Amino acid sequence: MTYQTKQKEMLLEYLKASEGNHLTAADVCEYFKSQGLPIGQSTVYRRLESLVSEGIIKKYTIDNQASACFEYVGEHSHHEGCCYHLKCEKCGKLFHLHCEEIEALEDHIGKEHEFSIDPVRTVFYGTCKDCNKGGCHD
Amino acid sequence: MTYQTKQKEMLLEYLKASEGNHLTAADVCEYFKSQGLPIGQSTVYRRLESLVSEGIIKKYTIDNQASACFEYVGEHSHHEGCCYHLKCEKCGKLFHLHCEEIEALEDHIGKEHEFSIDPVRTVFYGTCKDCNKGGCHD
DNA sequence: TTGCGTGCAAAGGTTTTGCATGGCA
DNA sequence: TGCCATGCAAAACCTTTGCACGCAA
Repeated sequence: MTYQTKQKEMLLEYLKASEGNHLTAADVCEYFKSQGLPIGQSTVYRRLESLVSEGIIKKYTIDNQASACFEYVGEHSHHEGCCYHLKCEKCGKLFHLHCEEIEALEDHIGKEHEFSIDPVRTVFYGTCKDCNKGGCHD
Repeated sequence: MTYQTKQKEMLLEYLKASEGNHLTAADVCEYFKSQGLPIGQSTVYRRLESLVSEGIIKKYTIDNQASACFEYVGEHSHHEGCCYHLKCEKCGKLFHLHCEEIEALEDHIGKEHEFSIDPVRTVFYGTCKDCNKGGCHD
């Protein structure tokens, strides 16, 4: 049995509105505090953790980042090929990547190399468009 | 200017000997302590961090694991034609991947998404053949 | 009313930092 | 002899846990 509470509702709404961004637990806490509707940090962690296990949000860690990031991925998980990340080594920006080609590669590696890729954990490192132009110094 | 110290040397030697395994800072500390040649933990962290920035070892985090893992990836720096890595999150094994499909993807991402992938730094995380069979428990 | 959810505070674990000392060049 | 590297301890962080109270059903 689970109860519907105001905190659960607010949290999910915020995460949904932030789709496409990655948030840390601290970000979430700060947001609600700034709204004058603080949610206890233990509640935030507990709720986040259960949403992860329900598959509604994803949890991941990026190198050089101390705390975990969470990201809304939807309440009805579409097909698995969700979202990969591209991380720029120069400016540190994180980009999202959805494309058929990568799903094809995922499939190829699964079949030919017998390795199941975990899209959530996999990050492509490299240099983004702006930094390739030499103009980015973040 | 940097000095060559016994700690640096021992640490690098140990990491190199552990190629293919993932080690936490705590693992490293324990190892040297068990050898009767303890290295202070702050030194371990500092040294590990600088090796990461030199590209000699790689740092990453596995889901559900509190502490970061480090892994030797070689002192051979960036040279073309090198391969991508597949890292099993369950058993920790590291696999090498050479294939046309991934080069095609690299090309695609470069052209269509304007992002230059760095093959050396990019690691695909997932589950290997053996662990997919359910027989692997680290 | 029942018992899950919440919030606070404290605990637990990992990583970083300050500072005096050690040791390489 | 300079000065970087080290080690210890403490601080800083992030996350989890214990417990009493609040609140949905």
